[in-house]
Amino acid sequence: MDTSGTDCLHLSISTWKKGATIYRQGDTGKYWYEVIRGFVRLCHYFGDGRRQVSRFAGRGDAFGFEIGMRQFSAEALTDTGLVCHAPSDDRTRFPAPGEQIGPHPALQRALTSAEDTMRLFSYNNAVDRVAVFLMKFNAYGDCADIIELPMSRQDLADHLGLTMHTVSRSISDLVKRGYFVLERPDRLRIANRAALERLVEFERIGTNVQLVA
Amino acid sequence: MDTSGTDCLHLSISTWKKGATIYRQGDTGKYWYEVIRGFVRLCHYFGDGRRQVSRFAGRGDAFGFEIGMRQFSAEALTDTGLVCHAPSDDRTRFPAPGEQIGPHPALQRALTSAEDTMRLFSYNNAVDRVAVFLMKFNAYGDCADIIELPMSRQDLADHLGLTMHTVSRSISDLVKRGYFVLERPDRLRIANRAALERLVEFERIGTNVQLVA
DNA sequence: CGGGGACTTGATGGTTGTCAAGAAATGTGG
DNA sequence: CCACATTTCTTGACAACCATCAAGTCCCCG
Repeated sequence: MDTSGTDCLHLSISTWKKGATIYRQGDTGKYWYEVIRGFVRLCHYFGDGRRQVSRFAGRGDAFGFEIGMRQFSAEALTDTGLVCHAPSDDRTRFPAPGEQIGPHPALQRALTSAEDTMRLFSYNNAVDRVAVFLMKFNAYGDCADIIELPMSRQDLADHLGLTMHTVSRSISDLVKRGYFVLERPDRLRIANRAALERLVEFERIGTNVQLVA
Repeated sequence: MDTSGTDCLHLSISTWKKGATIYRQGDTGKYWYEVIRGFVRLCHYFGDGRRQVSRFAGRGDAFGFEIGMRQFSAEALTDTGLVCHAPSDDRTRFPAPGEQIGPHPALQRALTSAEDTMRLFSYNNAVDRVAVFLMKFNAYGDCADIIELPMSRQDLADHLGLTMHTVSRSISDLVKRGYFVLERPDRLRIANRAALERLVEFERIGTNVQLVA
């Protein structure tokens, strides 16, 4: 990919092997990154061994806005390509289609993504949480009905506030109910899209409003 | 509060009564806000009646960065004073002490706050979640050992992914164990700070690092 | 004093975490 | 290419925790 000569923007592109650590929690952050290829796991380690996977960043997502000490570790789930940006740079290399102009689009999208993730926790049951996550994650794939998971069950568990076992059971349950076919542990095919979209439908915003103070 | 004449910055300050709705999910957003007094509840309503309280914004916190349609409703928990900012404005009226310069500090703090909240979900039990929340919320108070809660148990429940009953039981449990004294339902006094800080200690970042790829 | 809303608490059942074992997938060395 | 070792994933049994249902208490306000 030749990035020089197209305009005056200097881009530094780096590639990372699967499993590589891009930066560690506690490091001093100097740049923020944008994913152009692959997937990055952003996670926070606690002193008692717990781990929180705060999000998975794929093509077009940005991360690493912390000023000073990194709050998360950034780890490559697959072979990954990144663009490195200076803190003051608020351009994004891959703006979402139809995106409107606003303050620092990349940072804003990161906030939206975090808020999106938080909404998963409004489901009090494991199966819904897993199903909604899978459907959201589907947006990253090329093929409409295939969900390729670059992360392990434990990663999912640490993201969704569940145990690995419950994640596994939830997926098995969704398969038994005919929503998905498990082609491989890391590869699901959507088998009943209508039923799944019914599950996820309340995720849409603005459609169902209400309520008094 | 006289804001004119100090510099050339034009500020529009608004005040809201307890219970007022500042904006609604689904509205078209034009401004972002900064809290100078009181507390705001930011929540997302789902079509099936669930509600997610994504965060509580207090003095110095900013909210409402969504471009286009609001993803959340903003509701005043107490009588509240706000500064209204244009989207392009990245100044903050009350920068946190010692805060470093970076891209859009207010937006960044909102992201940090969201990520902070997400960490609560790495606790799989209700008592820890409630205790950690209370200790974090303590930072808003004037008095070191008193925690005044402007929100209801139901608000806490919708924030922490629990039911009102479990929140209530958790607080009762923390009181029985001698961590807090319940002076009023909305007013806790810290009775055993050492034990509580032991509970929260793993929240600190960078101190306990770890782990191979 | 009486009413209504918020909070607390008890009893019970369902869901999830824990512990344990087994199956499937992946990697390694012959 | 196959046998074996290792890791990841799945599944079962049980216990712990939380949601639900229900009742009762406290507090605020008229």
